[in-house]
Amino acid sequence: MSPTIKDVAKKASVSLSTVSLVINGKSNVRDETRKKVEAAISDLGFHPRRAARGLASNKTNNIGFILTEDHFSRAEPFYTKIFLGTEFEARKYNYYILLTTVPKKFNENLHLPRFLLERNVDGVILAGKVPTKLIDIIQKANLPLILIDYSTPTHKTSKVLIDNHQGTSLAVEHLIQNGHSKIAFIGGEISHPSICERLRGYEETMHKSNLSTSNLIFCNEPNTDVNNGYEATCSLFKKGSPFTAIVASNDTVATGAMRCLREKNINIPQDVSIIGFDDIEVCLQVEPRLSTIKVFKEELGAIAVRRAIDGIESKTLLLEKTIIPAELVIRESTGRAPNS
Amino acid sequence: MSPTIKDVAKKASVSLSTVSLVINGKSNVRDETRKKVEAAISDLGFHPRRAARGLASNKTNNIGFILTEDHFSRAEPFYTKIFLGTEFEARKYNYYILLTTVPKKFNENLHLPRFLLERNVDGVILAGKVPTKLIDIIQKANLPLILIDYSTPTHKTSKVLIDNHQGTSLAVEHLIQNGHSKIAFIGGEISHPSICERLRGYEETMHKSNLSTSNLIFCNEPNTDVNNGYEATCSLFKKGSPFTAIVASNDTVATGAMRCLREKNINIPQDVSIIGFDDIEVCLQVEPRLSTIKVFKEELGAIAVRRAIDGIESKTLLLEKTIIPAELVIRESTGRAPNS
DNA sequence: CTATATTGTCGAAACGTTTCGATGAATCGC
DNA sequence: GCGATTCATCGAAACGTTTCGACAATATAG
Repeated sequence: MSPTIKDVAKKASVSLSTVSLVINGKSNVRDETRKKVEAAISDLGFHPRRAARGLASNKTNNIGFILTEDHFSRAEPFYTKIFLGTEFEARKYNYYILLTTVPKKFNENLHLPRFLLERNVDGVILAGKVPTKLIDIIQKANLPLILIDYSTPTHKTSKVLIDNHQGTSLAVEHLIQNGHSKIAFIGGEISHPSICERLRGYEETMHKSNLSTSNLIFCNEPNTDVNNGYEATCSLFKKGSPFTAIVASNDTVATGAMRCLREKNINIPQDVSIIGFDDIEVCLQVEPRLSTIKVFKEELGAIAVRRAIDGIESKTLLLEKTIIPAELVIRESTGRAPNS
Repeated sequence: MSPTIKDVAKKASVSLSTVSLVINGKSNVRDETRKKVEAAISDLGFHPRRAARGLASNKTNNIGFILTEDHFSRAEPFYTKIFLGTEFEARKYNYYILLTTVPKKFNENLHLPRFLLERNVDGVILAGKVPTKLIDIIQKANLPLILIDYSTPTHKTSKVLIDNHQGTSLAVEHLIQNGHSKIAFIGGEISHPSICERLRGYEETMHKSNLSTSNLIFCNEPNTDVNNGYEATCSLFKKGSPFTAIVASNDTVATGAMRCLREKNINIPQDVSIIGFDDIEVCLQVEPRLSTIKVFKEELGAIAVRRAIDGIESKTLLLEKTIIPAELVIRESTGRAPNS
């Protein structure tokens, strides 16, 4: 068996408690004693056992990360990146992330994440739209809770948000500067607060410049994916006003739109400019490369982890709202409006 | 505080041990007693604490998942999918996956995953090319170990592999059936066993059909990504033989190749057919949609988890080698050879 | 030079389970 | 109907830490 704190104590001729004090960097240990203990620890190659620590200190050093199944199971690179951000940040602080998903139609008796039941996390991060019932339960359990890219009017929680509104503003302004005035907005489920804000950012910026949006918005789609982008663009052609540019509710939607444009032999960006949102890998892989609004996905995750750890270690649940600005990335899919 | 096993015992008027026996579904509990205990458990909403269980039973119900930083940090959708596969499968069996990465240049004193030091996993899964020193250490710790998409001649371990050889065979045969005979292979670092096998599958199938591969192989790239695909294809044009089809070492490489072809105004698939490997999302997002060899990524992860759990629960380390066949997926990027 | 505060160390209890060996009750074979 | 098995339950020890209160030794104040 691997050495225990007892072996260390014996080897350093001190008591168990003293070894524990050294391990945990507590004060009130004479320098000489500390050195002696540290020597014994490294001699024996001792590492405290997580399970034992957990039991004694009532701390797991795990953070739970929950999203809904549909956000993760079809490998949305968006949430995957956020998860990676949490993973890397957590490691710096000696935490692990326990990932799990819950169904959209959440039943608290069937679907409660096991790590909550087993008290196997010190705090929880929720990403994307998530059942409100779940939020209630976590708050009732008195666990520090951070929301990423979601917020509800009825719950007081810390949250880390994308500046969606500013994001589509940037997109629209970029297009206006390039001489566009007939700019459409497509794709996405409006019930997701983020998509909704993206639409609002588009609308407000258009109106601020006295541009009409009528028959240029096609977005109440069931999802926010490549097919919805394709369909919404088809509708735009069938039922919409003429346009020279498209703001897509995210990058995947934008690739769907590009497919539709290509089928109609419309050149990007000569005939129609298109801009996405999120900045996932695919932007670089399509032709032409997609201009977009960059979301700092790993950052979102990393900040959420830091907030969670703050909450865990301070024991006072402070409510912070962090808004991460988005950034315009100009590539090849946006250009001057035709005849301008 | 939440109820403990003690509260349950009191409520059901039995001893602690009996409750434990019921929880763990051990035999030798009278049906009547079992019912009584179960009632008490659900009345109180009792759930055993992971940390306490872990300490007493020396079992964590965690499985460690390790890959090298470069495989994960630039969010390769390939490994992400494998990870997801492990995640979902693990959940079915009441395990969690603890994910971590190690640098390519691995130093056992600096980079040893924390979950190994803290004995916080019952088994380990390694994915992709991984430092052999790490394999040694895990085996010495006597932990069940499963390799995914990697194997070394010097280590005896269980592994779950892709049939890379058969994969590129399928690709080449598909092209030959379409009248191609000048078929190139591009991109990828040969030092990765999987890439190497893909090359070998290509070569053997070409030779079996008496087709030459000379000046048609451009693949000793430093990495296996979009730029390497671009560069390799440029080289193919500059220094290679004429060709009408390309087998890329993976999908990302294929998108790089497509970019190069497009720059030269070469039509896909009319002038040149191209086929990738892996079947990641991007295949559906590029234009034309990419034909590829599909790898069952989630399956790889899921099988590795089952193997790991087998190893954990049987305590006898059986060595199994599972090879998952790949599958041809024909989309729009491959077609008849010109003038055939 | 006391009385008091501070510092460094320690022993023991606690955390919430599992598991082993013991025990008494019920069943079996003959 | 009696010893030998098997069954159901239990008490107690064990897992490896943290933490609390006690205590002696030392520093500080008056």
